[in-house]
Amino acid sequence: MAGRAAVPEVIWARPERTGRGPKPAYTRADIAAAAVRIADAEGLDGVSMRRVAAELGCGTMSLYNYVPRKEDLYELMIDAIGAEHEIREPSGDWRADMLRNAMETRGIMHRHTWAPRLMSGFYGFSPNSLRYLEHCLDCLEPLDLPFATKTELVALLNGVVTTYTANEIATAERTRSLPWSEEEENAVRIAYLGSQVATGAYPRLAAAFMEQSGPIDLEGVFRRALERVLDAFDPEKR
Amino acid sequence: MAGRAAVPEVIWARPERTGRGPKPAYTRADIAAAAVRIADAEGLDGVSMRRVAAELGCGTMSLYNYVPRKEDLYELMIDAIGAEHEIREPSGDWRADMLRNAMETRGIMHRHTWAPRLMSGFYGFSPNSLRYLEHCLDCLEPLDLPFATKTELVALLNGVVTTYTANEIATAERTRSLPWSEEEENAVRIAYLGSQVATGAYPRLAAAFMEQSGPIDLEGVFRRALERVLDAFDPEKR
DNA sequence: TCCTAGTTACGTACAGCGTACGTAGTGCGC
DNA sequence: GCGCACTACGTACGCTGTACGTAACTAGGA
Repeated sequence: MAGRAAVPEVIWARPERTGRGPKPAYTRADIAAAAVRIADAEGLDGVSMRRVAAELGCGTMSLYNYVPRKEDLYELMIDAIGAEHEIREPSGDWRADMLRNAMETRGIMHRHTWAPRLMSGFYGFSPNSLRYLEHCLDCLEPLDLPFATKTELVALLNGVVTTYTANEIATAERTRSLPWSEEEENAVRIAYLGSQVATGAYPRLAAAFMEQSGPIDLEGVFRRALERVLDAFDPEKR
Repeated sequence: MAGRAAVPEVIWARPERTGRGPKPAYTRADIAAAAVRIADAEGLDGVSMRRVAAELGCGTMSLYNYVPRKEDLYELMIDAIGAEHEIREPSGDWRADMLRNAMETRGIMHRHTWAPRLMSGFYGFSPNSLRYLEHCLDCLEPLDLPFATKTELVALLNGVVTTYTANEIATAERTRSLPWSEEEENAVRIAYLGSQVATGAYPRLAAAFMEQSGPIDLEGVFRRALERVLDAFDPEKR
């Protein structure tokens, strides 16, 4: 009985409510929704236990009855936005379906720009994550590969989506931030990069720098990356 | 003069020291090394401005002369471990070289397990990052593609390395953590996943679950992912 | 039916965080 | 040699996650 952590490792393993005692005033969904609302409006740093409790209208420490650690609150948030995935019947064209899934994930992250920060770094087993994974496997049914490989495809694709979308969001926020205008900001960056490149220490970087003209088409970069990853698993392309 | 942020957006654009006044007692390298030492020993959460200042042997607020924001301290740390990349003459085999680079990055992250948390989420322009990027472009010289595409290759590869290594580290730390043994921990997870799968809501997931036997070979998964990404850019494989 | 054990609710308190601000001392450039 | 830009750093503020203790409540077993 002693020396054991009282709290289960993962929140999804603990039941949402137990029989005894007063009825809980809130559901996990309530709490997740409140946290997501705050994060959307004020950024992830606005999400504190106190702030969420206030949003719900209860005392700070009451929240700990539902969410043993803040980390678990983050898990609830990820699960909550996972519900925004629209699961529809696979078309039979696995590439098209997976591309659609990826673009949808990107859309969700653009709606909740704090999401990549929470997503990158760990693998989720929340109900909606499992649901989404199941759906992906469904879409991949026409593809003749072992399940293990399909899972690897989904993982790789999700990783790329998260990484790239995180970069898009970071770029957008950098652009929108502070007193600088986009032109000035870019000018500062270019000036710095240019000054580095001009030292002659990075000849190939300099060449790449010269070659590029105009702003980068981030969505294009994203789509190309997706296509490449899909190519890598496509038997017809090998 | 008014209404402008006094601090440059990126720390690399501000010179390390200016002529006037007393000589700074520490270099950026000193500070970065101290922070890295703490993070290696006590984890990233151990890295606070106070703690780093103490490690250096100066007052907390003195640190702010060198590092305007904590975020910049993180940048210094990333740059510092970037120095561990061993830049060697390209062999002429771009695939082998890039594979080596990727494995080396993975090694660095395994030595500094806090690194993925800092790396995922933004694009660095630190001196050592530029040096590494230049080196990658050097390795890719034999590959007949425009620079823009090569840069995309490097970015995609780096993203995959970070994502996968982060997952490896998270898995390892989960295993090593708390009073549970690895067997118990896995048992708990499997039991939870199994219980979900047993609901019948995830038939394909269940099939994937059944198909797999024994522990996952994470390094194998990683290497296969790398090969696939490289394939996707290899003209001879298309 | 009542009792009690397991819950919920939540106020207080603590240690720690990033950092704004003010002051004192130092040494280069004019 | 003067002044100013810089370094150094103590104090203080508002914030964080959360341990702990107490009071109210209710479902299950006797």
